[in-house]
Amino acid sequence: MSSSGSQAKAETHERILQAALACFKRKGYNHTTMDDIVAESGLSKGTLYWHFESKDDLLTAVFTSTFEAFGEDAISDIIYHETATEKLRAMAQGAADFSESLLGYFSLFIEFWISSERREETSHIWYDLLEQYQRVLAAIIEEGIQNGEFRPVDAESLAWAFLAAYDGLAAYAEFVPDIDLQRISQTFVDTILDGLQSDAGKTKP
Amino acid sequence: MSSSGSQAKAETHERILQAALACFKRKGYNHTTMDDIVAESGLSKGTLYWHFESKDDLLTAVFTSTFEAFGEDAISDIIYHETATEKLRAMAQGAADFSESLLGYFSLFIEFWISSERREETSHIWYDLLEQYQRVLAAIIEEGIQNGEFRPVDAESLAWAFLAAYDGLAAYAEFVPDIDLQRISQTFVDTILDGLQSDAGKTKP
Amino acid sequence: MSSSGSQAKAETHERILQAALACFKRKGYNHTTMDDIVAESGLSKGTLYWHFESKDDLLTAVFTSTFEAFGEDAISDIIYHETATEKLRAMAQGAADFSESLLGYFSLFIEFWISSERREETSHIWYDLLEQYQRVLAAIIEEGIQNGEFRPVDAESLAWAFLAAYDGLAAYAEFVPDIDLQRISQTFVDTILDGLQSDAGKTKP
Amino acid sequence: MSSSGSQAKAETHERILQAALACFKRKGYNHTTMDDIVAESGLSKGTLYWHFESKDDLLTAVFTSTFEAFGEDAISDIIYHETATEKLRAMAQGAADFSESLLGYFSLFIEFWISSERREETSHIWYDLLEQYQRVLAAIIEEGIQNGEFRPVDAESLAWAFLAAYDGLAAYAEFVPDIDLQRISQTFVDTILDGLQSDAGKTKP
DNA sequence: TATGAATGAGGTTTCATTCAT
DNA sequence: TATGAATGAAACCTCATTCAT
Repeated sequence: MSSSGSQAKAETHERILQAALACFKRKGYNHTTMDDIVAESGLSKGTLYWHFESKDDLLTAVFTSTFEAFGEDAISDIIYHETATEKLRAMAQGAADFSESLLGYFSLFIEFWISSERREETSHIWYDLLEQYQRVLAAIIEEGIQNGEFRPVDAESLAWAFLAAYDGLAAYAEFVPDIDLQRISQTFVDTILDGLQSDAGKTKP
Repeated sequence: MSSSGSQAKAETHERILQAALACFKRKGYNHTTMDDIVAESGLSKGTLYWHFESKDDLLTAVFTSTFEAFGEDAISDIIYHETATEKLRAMAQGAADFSESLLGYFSLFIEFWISSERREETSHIWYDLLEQYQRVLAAIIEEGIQNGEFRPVDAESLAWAFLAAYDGLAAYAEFVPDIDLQRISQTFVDTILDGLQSDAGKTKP
Repeated sequence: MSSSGSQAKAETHERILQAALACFKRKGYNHTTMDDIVAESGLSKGTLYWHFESKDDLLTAVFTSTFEAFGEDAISDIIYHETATEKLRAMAQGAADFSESLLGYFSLFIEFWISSERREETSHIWYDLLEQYQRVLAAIIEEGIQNGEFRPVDAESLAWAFLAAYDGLAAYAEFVPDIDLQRISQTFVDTILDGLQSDAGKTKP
Repeated sequence: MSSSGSQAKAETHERILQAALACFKRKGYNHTTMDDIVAESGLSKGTLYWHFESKDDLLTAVFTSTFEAFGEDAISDIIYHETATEKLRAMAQGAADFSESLLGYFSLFIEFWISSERREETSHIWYDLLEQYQRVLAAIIEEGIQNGEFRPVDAESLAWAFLAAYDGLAAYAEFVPDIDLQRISQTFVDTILDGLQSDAGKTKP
């Protein structure tokens, strides 16, 4: 007898999140007022505060739920590939897709980080996420080095740079018109792979 | 109230800018109040508004004056190098230094872009700046291809990815502890150059 | 949902009253929210409103039920005493005990009077109660004067002052640490009785 | 050049206090809103918060400034009297006048105590004030005992009861119509003095 | 130029009460 | 009877901006 009740609650919860996300995307976090979300959701202000403790809490929930929807199985496909080269390509494709899908959300995420009253905490969330990807990437490169696919490099460092490129591109997409992420990604990963596969260790000064 | 009036004015101006910068870096733009800046500067509220029209105006001024200090002759050194390889390395070094010096200012710049009531306008400033660098980079790569230093690649795309990596790293530096930008940059540019110099055109699928 | 429905109802009723009393004593009426009472009682908000019309109604009910428990037979013992002196002592003892038992409830009663939307009405309840005691006291003093135990005084006035002292002490008990009401009462009633029994009518200016 | 400015500030300060007091007396503390005080004072809400940190702070200031106006030289006159009897009479007169002048403020003071978020702190203010008076009273009685005016009693206890009577009467005055504080005080102090001066120590059981 | 008191629109949050289930 | 999600008026407070001195 309570199932329909708690389902209704979950629906309202979701409705608020979506209304908030819509407002945040439209006006940014700081310029969105609780009244905006009230108007967008068609609910009452009391209901917002029944479901979320504060505006900051709502922001965090929007961020978390939105972010969870992204890049969930970005990594999961990788296991299906055999060579490190193929795995790296798969990662690149995943990252490119991710960056592309981020369009419109990027500034929201940045603002989330900047505006949150728990900036440190938010930094941690991001760092944890980043580090996870960075470790997978570094492991792939390491694997390639081990099995002779790649020449020896500082896998850790290259992994950071690799990831950074995709996040940078996601940002650029917000204000560079007609940027072609897929093509850029293609060129980028080709060049990196060529570099890794070259037998020239003599490039360094 | 005497001879050096305009000099005193300039000093006050500067004092306000520095106080505002300190506050913005500490608390972000939105969380900084005019009273914070009053307290930080030791001046009065009226004086702030005598020198700057509004809080947004002050942000713009802080942004502009701070930004001017950055990356002034990042590009200028390049002409002293002869080969495209050396030029690319110089660009990488300049970008790494720039990203490193951005530490602490990065979120402010982002917030400037996000919070500004003239978001479109700001986007343009950034786009222009970015494009300028991107064109220089693409030209260098193009030059390398022309004179046989590099194998043929999509120079435009690679230039974007290259720049994006450094901006991404500048962001990471804000919340990844102990990240070594110089080392990462070194590994990155080495790998890219190896890739560009390799005679393998067979990597592409 | 069965036979003892009305008993269960009475139990819930009582449970709410006790939870409300606990909250009121802890935080005062105004600072107590219905949610506090919900938490304290372990019941639901709807149930509270099923049993009581409003927060004010609940306060009235708490006040009434609590007040009924106090000073029920404070006066009733008096008839067992023969002399006015003994009767006055008995009244003093009753008043002292009452004041002592009031500890912790005093501010609640005051707040009930102050916060009630029916302040006038509440004033009457209290006035009636007070006057009742005052009349009994005055009658005792009058009786003492009649039968020669006491010298002539303004019985009405003395009765007011006498009662006032005990109410004042009840208040003091709330914020004067280690006040000994019994001892104070003893000294007080002794002095008053000495004054009443003295044959000196020459003290007045 | 700043004297007129700071004088104007003090005037505004005072104006707010008086407006707040008027509102509090009319509606009680809890039912008074900042908007009420805005309307009553003719000032703006910002000005209220420029002068006082919070509603609670304003309440405290109103309380303090109002209380200071009361009973300032209630004690000071005492030194002009020679005998303990005369001093006690003077105290009684001062207390009666004080209680009388408290009419209309009493419930406000009580509400201040009850509603304050710093109830403990407020208790201290009152306790300190009370204890001060109690000590003076006890000293007078002690003095009377020493010089033979009074018979030996527990001066401490009697002082508490004496004070309590006047505070109780101040409360009664709020809801007992036509109570004659001066007359009651007269009868009360006469009886107490008679009791103190009587040579009968045999009253105790 | 400089000051700081004054302004008030607008923001977040609270909480007594209602009502569908 | 009981539940707890939903309501919304109303409260407190903030803060960019103005202006008399």
